[in-house]
Amino acid sequence: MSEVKSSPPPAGGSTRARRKEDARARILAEARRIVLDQGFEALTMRRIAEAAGYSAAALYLHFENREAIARELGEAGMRALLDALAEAGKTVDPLQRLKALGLAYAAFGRAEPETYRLIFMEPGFAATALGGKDAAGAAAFALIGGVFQDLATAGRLRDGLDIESLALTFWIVLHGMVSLKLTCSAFLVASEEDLLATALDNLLHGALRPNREP
Amino acid sequence: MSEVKSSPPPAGGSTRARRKEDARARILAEARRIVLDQGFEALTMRRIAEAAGYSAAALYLHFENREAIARELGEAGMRALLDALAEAGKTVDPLQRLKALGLAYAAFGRAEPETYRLIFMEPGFAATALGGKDAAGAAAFALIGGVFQDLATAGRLRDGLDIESLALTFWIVLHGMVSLKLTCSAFLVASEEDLLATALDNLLHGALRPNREP
DNA sequence: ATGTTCACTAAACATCGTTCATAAACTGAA
DNA sequence: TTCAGTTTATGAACGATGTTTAGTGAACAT
Repeated sequence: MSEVKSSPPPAGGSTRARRKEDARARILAEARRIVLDQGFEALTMRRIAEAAGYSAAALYLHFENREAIARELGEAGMRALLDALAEAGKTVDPLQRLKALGLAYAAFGRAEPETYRLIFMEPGFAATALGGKDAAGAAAFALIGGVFQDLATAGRLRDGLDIESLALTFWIVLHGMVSLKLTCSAFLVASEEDLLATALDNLLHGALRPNREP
Repeated sequence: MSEVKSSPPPAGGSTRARRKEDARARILAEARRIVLDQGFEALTMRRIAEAAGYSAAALYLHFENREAIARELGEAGMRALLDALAEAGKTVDPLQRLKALGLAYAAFGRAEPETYRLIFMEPGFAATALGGKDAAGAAAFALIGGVFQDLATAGRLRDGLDIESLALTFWIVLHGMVSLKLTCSAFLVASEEDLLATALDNLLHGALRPNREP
């Protein structure tokens, strides 16, 4: 197989750790495919192992837990969400950027519902993914905050509004929309585009008729 | 096949169906206590059975599935949520009623997080609970819609706003707030009161400074 | 009294996550 | 090459899960 490997490669990828990393990656890839194809509840150690060409026990040489695999999947999904949001975040005009961010968020939830559920709806994941050392969650949230910061700098916001609270409210709307779409799709018939348009319209311009007298 | 077969004592508690109903109720009560005390994932057939004084197999004489037990629990929770909202819905002033509804919704999520998760965050439950014959979900949603209907009748809404979309947006905000509080409590440090106040303020009055020119 | 239905249990099955003893394969030096 | 030590992988097993099945009394209707 590799008899010429007698010379120890000092700076190159040593086969020992190299193949270990490959195995990890293959396991994760197969796990992701299972979640995407058959849903999160189908993510079984034995299924992952069979798909990756291992026995179930072998997975524990590469991951501590089934939960560790799921967590890694969730973190990768979080990075994917951040990428999608970052792409939309390039829009120059703040209001259009806000809409683009919302659409990208909704699109991610629609494209990878099981990943979204894993990140934000499974108990114990979002807490660590957002609060831990992983900065993807914070970076994604900062993208939203940036919009309102820009609006504030441009003087387009009402007085006395807290930027972080605004960003939080917007995120709440996005998450509420996507997660309800996942669990109550039968009840939530409207498209994400329409829902987002209505929510943004109300959030920005208010639902009440402007009142002359206090 | 069984109409003339037996004329059970209509007014006396016929032991036959009476005790069956008691068993059902006892099973459900114990199941609810387990969910409340130890969380939804601790809801195990053997645990329920032991708590109710049965063997695990006996539960299948009263319920089709573990899922059937959970579904019944979720439907009862939905009725409890409806009751809480109905109480808040007595507020006369529409705007104060909106706030009261939001606070009641948030309070329910805080008081019974596992029930809320069961109803709205577990796959496959909300869809049937809201869309099925169970009218609790629709009634709860109608309470929200009524607020905006009243606001519209009073002429306090901006022109061109769809009432159902408004109600949906408000529900989305409530659900986003409660569910994020459940999964990302470490990240969502603000209290529900503050979150709701901010969201309502923005939703009603808009975040943008009123613009004189189109 | 008798035959039928009902409520229930013990045991078993398949599957789950996880652990353990063990064996094969690779690694680095003598 | 040879040989110890480490790494990598496996099969069997353990406890727990949801669910099914065969069997056992007790209650019921006639």
